[in-house]
Amino acid sequence: MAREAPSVLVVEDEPAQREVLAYNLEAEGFRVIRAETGDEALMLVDEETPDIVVLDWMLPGVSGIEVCRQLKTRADTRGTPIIMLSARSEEVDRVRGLETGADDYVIKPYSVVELMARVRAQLRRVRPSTVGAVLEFEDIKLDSESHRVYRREEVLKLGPTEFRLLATFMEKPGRVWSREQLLDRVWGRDIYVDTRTVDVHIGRLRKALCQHGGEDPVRTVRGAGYALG
Amino acid sequence: MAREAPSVLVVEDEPAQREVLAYNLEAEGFRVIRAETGDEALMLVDEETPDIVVLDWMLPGVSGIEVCRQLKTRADTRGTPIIMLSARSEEVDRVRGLETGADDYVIKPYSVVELMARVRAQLRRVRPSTVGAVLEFEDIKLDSESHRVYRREEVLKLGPTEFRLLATFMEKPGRVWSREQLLDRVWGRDIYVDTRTVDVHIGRLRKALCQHGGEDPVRTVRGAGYALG
DNA sequence: TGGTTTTGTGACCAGATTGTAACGGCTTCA
DNA sequence: TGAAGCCGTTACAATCTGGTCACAAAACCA
Repeated sequence: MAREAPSVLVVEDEPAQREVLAYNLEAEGFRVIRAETGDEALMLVDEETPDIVVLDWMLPGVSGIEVCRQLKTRADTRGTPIIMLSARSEEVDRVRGLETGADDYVIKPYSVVELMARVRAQLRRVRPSTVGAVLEFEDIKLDSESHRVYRREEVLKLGPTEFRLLATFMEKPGRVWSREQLLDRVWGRDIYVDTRTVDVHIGRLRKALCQHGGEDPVRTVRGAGYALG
Repeated sequence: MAREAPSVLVVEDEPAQREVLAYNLEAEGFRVIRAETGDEALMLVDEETPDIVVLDWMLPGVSGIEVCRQLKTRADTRGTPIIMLSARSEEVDRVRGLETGADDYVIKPYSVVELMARVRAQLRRVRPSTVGAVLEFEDIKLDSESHRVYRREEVLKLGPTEFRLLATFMEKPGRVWSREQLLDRVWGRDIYVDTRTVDVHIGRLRKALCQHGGEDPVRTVRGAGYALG
């Protein structure tokens, strides 16, 4: 089954650079959404829900850092990978130091091949769980389009993090995910969060899944992590 | 718990070069095994079963090329990727190196970053198949992805250490592992535990494997160690 | 056969791992 | 703006696991 092309939001104010990037991404089969300013970027994220954002850190108006921070704070966009572009390596260090939570950093001038590779790497990391499909496991049904989860016809109420956690599990039922892998997938790459937080959210997910009765479908694998079924 | 770090066997007689390489690999999270000569390399491949070999072309004694040829001839080591290092840049050598069966070929002086990238590339190429695979031996089935062990359709219950122990055995059924090798593999390199601990865990593994009946598949090799089958 | 070495295993306790309630800080939404 | 909801951390309890020891059993050797 052919999959819809992943969409990339390119945020870059310098037209030449933006077009080179867009050209190459389109040549690789991505759908490209362009933004010139931070405000525009934030608006387009809402409207178009891109699969990944490539973000220049120097922007007129709302800076790239601020865009990144906002996106990584909002629960509904936190899972979208962000690749930050900056002109010098010291800047990368600074940007990192600000704990903006970007998933990857690339120094300009960058090799186009390398950037493509990084875009693909980030998509590989998160995409499967965000694909607009209906995942099913036993009596659980997860509709990533409408962001709804059903268990035996009943709609379950669960928060954004629990949702992504469950989506990750349902992508490969039975597979054991380590706490680190889950943090990487569900929370994001450069985010510092205690691994015990995963346990707490697993507990919340369990409670949510059993709110209308039924067995706990989440399996703890001691010393390894968690799995669905 | 973090996934087991991939191990790299570095074969290089020049101490400075060997340590630079080892330092960088360790910084990247790999476990490094060092060898100075071809003979030593061949021995360590048996003992440590590294995930990948980085091999200098010019070695005292058995040459790099010869080591490569031997490893690529033997059935049990053929799958291990080999990256050859050489000071010479002539096309001829490159061809000869690849003909011998090396999986990649890097010319000295090399960029460390590039070499790391190639190491990772080779591991990506082979690792998924061995890590995600379902190992089988007689009526025992071990699924590393779901962390489950079956014996004749029944799910076996075994702790983390027993699981790793069994996984090690099933990687190479029939192979005899010394207590030291098992400690190294299952417990970790720089951990001090009595070798008798291995015996105790072998006992626990045996009990776990027979919890639903069946023969004991673990063989004791007096004075040497243990093996599966 | 008797003595020696090696291996098997039950029991025990220390420490690690996990489940979960509670809390304070933020964000979101009406 | 206030209330409700969500998040990450922490602390504590319950549970499980791992390493050691001691002694029994088995294998080996002369």
